[in-house]
Amino acid sequence: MKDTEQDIIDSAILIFNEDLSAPLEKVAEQAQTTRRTLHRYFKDRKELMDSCQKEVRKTCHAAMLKAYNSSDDPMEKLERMFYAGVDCGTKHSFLHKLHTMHDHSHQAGNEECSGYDNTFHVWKSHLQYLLETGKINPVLTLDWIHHLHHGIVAASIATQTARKMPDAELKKLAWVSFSRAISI
Amino acid sequence: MKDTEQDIIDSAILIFNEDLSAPLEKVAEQAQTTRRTLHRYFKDRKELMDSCQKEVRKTCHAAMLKAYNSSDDPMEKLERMFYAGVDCGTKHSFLHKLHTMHDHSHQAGNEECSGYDNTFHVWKSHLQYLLETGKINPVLTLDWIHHLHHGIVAASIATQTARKMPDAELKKLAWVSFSRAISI
DNA sequence: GGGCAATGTCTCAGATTTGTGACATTACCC
DNA sequence: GGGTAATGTCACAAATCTGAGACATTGCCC
Repeated sequence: MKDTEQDIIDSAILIFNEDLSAPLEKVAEQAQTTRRTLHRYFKDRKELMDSCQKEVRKTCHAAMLKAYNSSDDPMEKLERMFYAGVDCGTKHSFLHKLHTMHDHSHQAGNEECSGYDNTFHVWKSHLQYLLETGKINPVLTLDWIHHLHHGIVAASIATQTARKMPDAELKKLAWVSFSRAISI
Repeated sequence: MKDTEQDIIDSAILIFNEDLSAPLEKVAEQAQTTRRTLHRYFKDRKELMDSCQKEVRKTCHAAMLKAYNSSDDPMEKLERMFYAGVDCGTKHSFLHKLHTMHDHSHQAGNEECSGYDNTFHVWKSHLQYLLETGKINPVLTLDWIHHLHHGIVAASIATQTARKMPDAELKKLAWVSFSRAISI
């Protein structure tokens, strides 16, 4: 019981995250299928890329929202959202990468961009709240903490893929680091 | 007074860091020159890539060593090395990326890999020392802190390129975050 | 201005990547 | 077994990328 289309999308996210212009052969290989099959599901590179964008936005957005609503304690909300980021793994990184690329000019008018902004709106407004209520080091800016969040999530994923330790333990470690980094 | 060869290498590092398989046209464009000129300095893609690797290793290695020797205080050594990482910017990220890629099998036998290991050997052994002497949260592992270091440096660079604040101020902020993240 | 080195323009052949058609193979349901 | 949907194999043309030759242009030193 396997979903080829989903496998291809997941593989593409994995590959494109490391190498945006990688040949589609690599994606097919990662998905353990052939380029021919890939093209049966996606007309061309652009369509595949669009599906990837949609996928990462959908997944991350849902995970963020769920995490946000999973607790009443403000700091715990942040913790859950942090774990959500790690759980989304490569998708989380890819989404962020696409919108912080050197040539990418971020604009609210673009649908992709507003989707991205929307995904992290919950996180950002909550962080703004934590800053205002003095739960977080006021020296730090919202933008810095946002990048920091992504940086530490990326570090978690890198450590995971290197299989240095169990996922649950690592997540906890990463959260310890992040929470201390932004604490008063 | 400009050094075309160096411009091309720097541009290549910038481009390849984001898109490893980007066409050489993009690199030339970034260097404000043409593909033809690029090929006058570098026989082919491989040769350019090799030059990039050599460049990042050389630059980062020198910066790390200099930072390490610029202070006697153990914690200050770490701080200086952190700043060195931020100053090396994209080069630092690129070096790390090349050796933590999904397909890249890291092996000491390879010259590139031993060069990479060598570059961060100073940092790692110093961190080991800080861990053993109880200057750093003993819950954290060396490998985790290594990835964390790279993650926060990457976040700094991302924030820099977004021009959110002056470099010096940002570096300080980033260090505050990093030092707290690993503190007891 | 003459000479010279560096670079740009135009061109092109070869290599690689891409998208698709035709048909074989496999897996599974009835 | 027959039918069918999904996938694999092979083939191929179009598009793109790559590397290099031929020659024009630019900038600079004397």
